[in-house]
Amino acid sequence: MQGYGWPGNVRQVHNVIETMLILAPADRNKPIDLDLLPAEIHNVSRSGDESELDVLMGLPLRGAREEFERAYLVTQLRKFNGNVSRVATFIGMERSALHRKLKALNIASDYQEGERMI
Amino acid sequence: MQGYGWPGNVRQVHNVIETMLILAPADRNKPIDLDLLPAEIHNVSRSGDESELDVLMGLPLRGAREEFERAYLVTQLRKFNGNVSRVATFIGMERSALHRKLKALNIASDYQEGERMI
DNA sequence: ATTTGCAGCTATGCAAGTGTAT
DNA sequence: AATACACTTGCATAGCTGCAA
Repeated sequence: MQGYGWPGNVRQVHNVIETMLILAPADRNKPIDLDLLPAEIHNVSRSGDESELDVLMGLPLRGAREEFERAYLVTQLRKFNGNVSRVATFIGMERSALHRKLKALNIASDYQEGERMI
Repeated sequence: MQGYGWPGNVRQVHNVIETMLILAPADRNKPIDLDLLPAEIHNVSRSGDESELDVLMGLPLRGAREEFERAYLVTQLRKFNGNVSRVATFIGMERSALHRKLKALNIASDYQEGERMI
């Protein structure tokens, strides 16, 4: 379990452990079967180069969604040289709503060409 | 403009055209400057192999989000051999809510190993 | 596994601002 | 002055999700 990243979601840890406690043998001296762990957490053998999408697949839904939106919006901002209005038009969203979202995701609105992504 | 996919979002088309109409020269005989088009739509030169993420970047927010979630959930279902409960646990979501979501996204819950994604 | 009703939270559109720069 | 854009905020409503059954 230490090999897994547990990407910032307490609830996930809680759920997994709870499940294991329920499925674990009553005898507290017996070891807990590794198969009780979800496959993803179990198989953390390949620690090499994952594609960006693959990384997101390892996150809980909320986090994955958020990271995707962040990447998406940063990309759009770059594409339109930081012009929020044009981004809003292109992605089909209200300008004000977009501002709110950028703030919530902590994305600097003046994302220009040279910036790094994620 | 015909070179662009206009991925299923009427609002986007509407907004872009509206913007062009506003920015276009008053003289209806003059051609409309291509630069009035958002960069993404303008530059559809590279019609080669885009990564999956890149494709999503060309969609309006709603569609991109939806496609991402679809890919995400299908991946999770494959990982857990179609076991909805385990997926729910891993992604930190209520089982019932996940069922609703799968239905809404039209994802068969019995996604197994061999299935194709997107 | 799968649905459904319901209550609460979140996201978003719309409207109406303020501020800055050209 | 006028325009364009950035940014904010209040409000109503639509959508999502947890919980219970």
